[in-house]
Amino acid sequence: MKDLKVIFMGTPEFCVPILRFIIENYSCLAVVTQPDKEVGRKHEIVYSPVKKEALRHEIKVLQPNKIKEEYDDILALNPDIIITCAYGQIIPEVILNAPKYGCINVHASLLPELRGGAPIHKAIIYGLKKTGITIMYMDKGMDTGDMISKVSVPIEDNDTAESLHDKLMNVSVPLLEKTIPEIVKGTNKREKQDNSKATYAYNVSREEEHVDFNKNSKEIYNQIRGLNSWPGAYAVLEENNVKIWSSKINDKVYDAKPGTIISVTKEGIEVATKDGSILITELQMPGKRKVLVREFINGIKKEDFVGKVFC
RNA sequence: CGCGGGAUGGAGCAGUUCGGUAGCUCGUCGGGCUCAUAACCCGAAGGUCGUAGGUUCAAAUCCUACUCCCGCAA
Repeated sequence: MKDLKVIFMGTPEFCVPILRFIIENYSCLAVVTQPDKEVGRKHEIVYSPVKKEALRHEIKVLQPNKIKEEYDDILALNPDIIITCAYGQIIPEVILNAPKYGCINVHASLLPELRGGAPIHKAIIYGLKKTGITIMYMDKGMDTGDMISKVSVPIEDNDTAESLHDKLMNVSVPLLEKTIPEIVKGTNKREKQDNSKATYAYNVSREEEHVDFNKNSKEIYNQIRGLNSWPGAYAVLEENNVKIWSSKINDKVYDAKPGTIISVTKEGIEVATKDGSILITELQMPGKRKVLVREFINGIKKEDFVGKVFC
């Protein structure tokens, strides 16, 4: 197994453990990751987590701007298998067809559900009770290839995108550890996806980060925890974008316009929704850092906030 | 050189316009009340006001440079 020649393609933190596993157990020829991006206010150049990990192990790093056009270096390495996970670009068929064991992808959902770039966030936002990891052969479509193996993970009511991210990350390596030898031996399963059951999890848009209090409490609660700890849900209060990081569903129902602040206590900021109310327990004002409401109320006049309306 | 906000006891903030005794809400510690308490009452400790210079009799406050944090936009 140690001589299996692998190229790994991935970008975010989520797939770093997979890269680490490949480096430790196989012959990692190279890592392909997204180009360095200028990030933040100062245009600092930030390496992707995968690139950092690869550099730490002195693995060759390739960063094509458009892998659709710049694939010769990858083919020249003549890998036995290409393993991808959250790479971020569509991989051309000329690459998919090159390795003898093919190109496999580790996707963070139970396909054919949640095809796309944000399966972890959307699993929570949509209120699913379980999700998982699917290892699949890649084809030219987006997460449409034949499935090889899966592992299911339950979603708890208090899971956030972050906690679920970590849970899925932790089960992805054991699944890969089991699946790769099967692929090499040729004993793996190969199951077609039922396209009629496909759902999609496109990247989170700015609009999807905005909390609409005209929705039900449960939907809002799922949205807030599904966007924690990145990128965060927000609502507008007097032209300020207020990030809402954590909330609780409140049983009380008020006769108030959705979005209206009912009360402000150390328990949280009670806000009316379509079918009841929720309690905001952690928030962030623009220019400030994330704070628990319990801390936030020490520096404000509570009565100034009651009656104001989030929109 | 993309736009903007911020840094003040352990936490969240006010004070900066117009220089002149370090303030609020919490937390912590001690004491009290209470069957009891996360509630209430009394008291205490805790801050070179982000850093470095400058102006001034006097700087949290005015001037200059820098560091770090954050929202938006990419």
